[in-house]
Amino acid sequence: MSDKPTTIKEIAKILKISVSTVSRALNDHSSIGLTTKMRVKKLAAELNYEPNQKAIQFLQGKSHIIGVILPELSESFFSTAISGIEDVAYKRNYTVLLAQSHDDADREKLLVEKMKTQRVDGLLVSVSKTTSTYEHFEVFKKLNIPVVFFDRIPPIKDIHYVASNLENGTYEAVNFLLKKGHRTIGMINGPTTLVASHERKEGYIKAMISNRLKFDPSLIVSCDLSESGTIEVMNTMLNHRRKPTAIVTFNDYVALFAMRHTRSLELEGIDFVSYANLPIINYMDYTPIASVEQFPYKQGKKAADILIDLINRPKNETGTEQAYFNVVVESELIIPNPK
Amino acid sequence: MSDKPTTIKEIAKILKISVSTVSRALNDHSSIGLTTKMRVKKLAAELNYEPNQKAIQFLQGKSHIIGVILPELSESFFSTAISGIEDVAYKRNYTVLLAQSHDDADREKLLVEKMKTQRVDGLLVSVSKTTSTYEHFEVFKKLNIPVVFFDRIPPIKDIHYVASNLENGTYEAVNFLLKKGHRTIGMINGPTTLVASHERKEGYIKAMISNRLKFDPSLIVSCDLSESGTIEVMNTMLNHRRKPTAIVTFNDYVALFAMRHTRSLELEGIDFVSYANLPIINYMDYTPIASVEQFPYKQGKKAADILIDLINRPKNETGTEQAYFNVVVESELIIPNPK
DNA sequence: TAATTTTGCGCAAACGTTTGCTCACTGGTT
DNA sequence: AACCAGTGAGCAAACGTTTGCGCAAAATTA
Repeated sequence: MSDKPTTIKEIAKILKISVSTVSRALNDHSSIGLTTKMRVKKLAAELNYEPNQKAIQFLQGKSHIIGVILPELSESFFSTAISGIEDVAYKRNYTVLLAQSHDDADREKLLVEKMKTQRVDGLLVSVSKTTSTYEHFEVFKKLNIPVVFFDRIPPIKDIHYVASNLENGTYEAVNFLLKKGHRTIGMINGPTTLVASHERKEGYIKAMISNRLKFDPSLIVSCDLSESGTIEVMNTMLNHRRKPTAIVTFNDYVALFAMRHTRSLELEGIDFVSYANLPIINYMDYTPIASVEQFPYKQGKKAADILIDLINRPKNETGTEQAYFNVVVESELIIPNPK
Repeated sequence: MSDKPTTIKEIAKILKISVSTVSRALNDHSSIGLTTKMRVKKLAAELNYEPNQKAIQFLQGKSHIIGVILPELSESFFSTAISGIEDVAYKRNYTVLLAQSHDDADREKLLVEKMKTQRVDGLLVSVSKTTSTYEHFEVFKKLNIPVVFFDRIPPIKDIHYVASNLENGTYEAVNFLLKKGHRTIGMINGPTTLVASHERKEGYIKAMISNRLKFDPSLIVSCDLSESGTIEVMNTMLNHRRKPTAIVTFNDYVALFAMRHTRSLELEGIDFVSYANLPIINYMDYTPIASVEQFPYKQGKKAADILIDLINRPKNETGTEQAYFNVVVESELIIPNPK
């Protein structure tokens, strides 16, 4: 017993009606009588009937699967984002095919291929750090399979994406420090090539301007984000003719390195503000006094929603005048309750 | 152009041969002449033909998808494990359908349902903390869909599982502390209901015995793993007539709480050993001096391998004499290089 | 009562691929 | 000349479901 799953055919045979009637009855089609519907549904329930998704997907040419390619699940940003993606997907009756590129461009390419052969209905991508060409995504455009990028956006035109804007979060952060009385605020920024670095800088400058303070470019330093790199720029900062009393760091790791360094120099009283990456920050003894939140869950959710909308949009008229979704999730300064 | 993907039919029509010949040619069937094969393959390549997986899956009743249900991807154990799963899956031409239970038994149940309707070929599960009934997995047994549990194993019989054995890792840990000269070693253990707690305790006892030391049960305390709970049992320990000079903690969080507490009491010189959960431990100022590693990547890999083996095993003779895979991955003490 | 509409259901095609059979050749052996 | 084995290829069924179309019976209208 309980060998092969029940099919619509068996139900039809037992009830001595046609398969089409059974199908329509189960789908509440209007042309089926109430009594027949009831009979069919009752038997279907008894037999634990479940439609064979593969057959349906095959018939309709839809897999109801969305592919997700992201760099690293062990980065909490992504593991949180995937929760948002997952939740949306499940709510809208899609399932998530997951793959990590591990920040390897070649692997990413391969995964994109896999996604294609699996015939996903749509693709969600956060590109790897090492990806420098983007043709492998073009294929999907040709196949009319929507692709939505999130967080790590490739520098090309005509794409859908969801990203966070760090400018206003940074603005808030610097403003917060200024309100606290700081007048000399340093910033350990990332590589200047990153959009994210640029946004941070802009936010910093805007905050200074709106407070009618003059902006000193030498207080913003670039860093490779490693521990040694951080220590190096920290030393530069500390030897600056205007020694900062507060520092905004590129991320929590940099903040950690920097704070550790100041403690090793037995310097006290520098306030740090960082960008939220690590949940573990809650368990630390020394933490930044505030943090710019990027809402990864929300970003994932939004991206998935857009993707599924795109999948289900009415067939566009032969490709002309495509609209591209470019959503920006605003970042926000989070100030923890002081213990 | 590039509208719908190429099908085998179109190739057949162009070449004026039958679909079956095309199919066989592409699959290198022996009954097709070499010249025909070449012609077919050439054209297929030109047309960017790719077999429609959905059709094949439907035909063969196989989805080549394995479902993975685990509690929390933000726990590094799981995000590492999934990498192992993923790698195996991709190597063996399966794809991974991911879902998180967020340690919610109801959600887990729902996800299991989803996996069933998606007709996954197999299921990999690490059960949620709150799961107390296990019938929802029984369905799969009936459907002959293999289920492999990993790390968090339900306390029921006749299941496949991969888990880590913490006993020997704990043994090594305690041994290590003894070699370092400690004679009074405390252990902050988890709830006694957990298998994992039991294994830790056993390892502890074995180490003591093999060093011809007598085991003092009062040095092992149970804890709910919260911060307040940890502080409480730490106080008990510190007031013990034999104050421990080293403590083995249930996990890194507990270690963190405990270490923070001792520092707040300005106690120095207690050595801590923990179990590896947090990569971030590398960034901390105060860390355990050693850690028991559970090899999540390896566990995930192993579990996925077993699952796929099960999926592809020859049809077992009407269910009799099923063998169950119970694989134990040994844990291991990792002693970081002193800085 | 006849003509028309509505209601309820069945027939059969279609989706893309695989595979068991069948069949027509070709070449070689009696 | 008759037979057989082997080779190469086609026919058609099958997988489970949806859906356009058609058709009969029942209900409504004239």
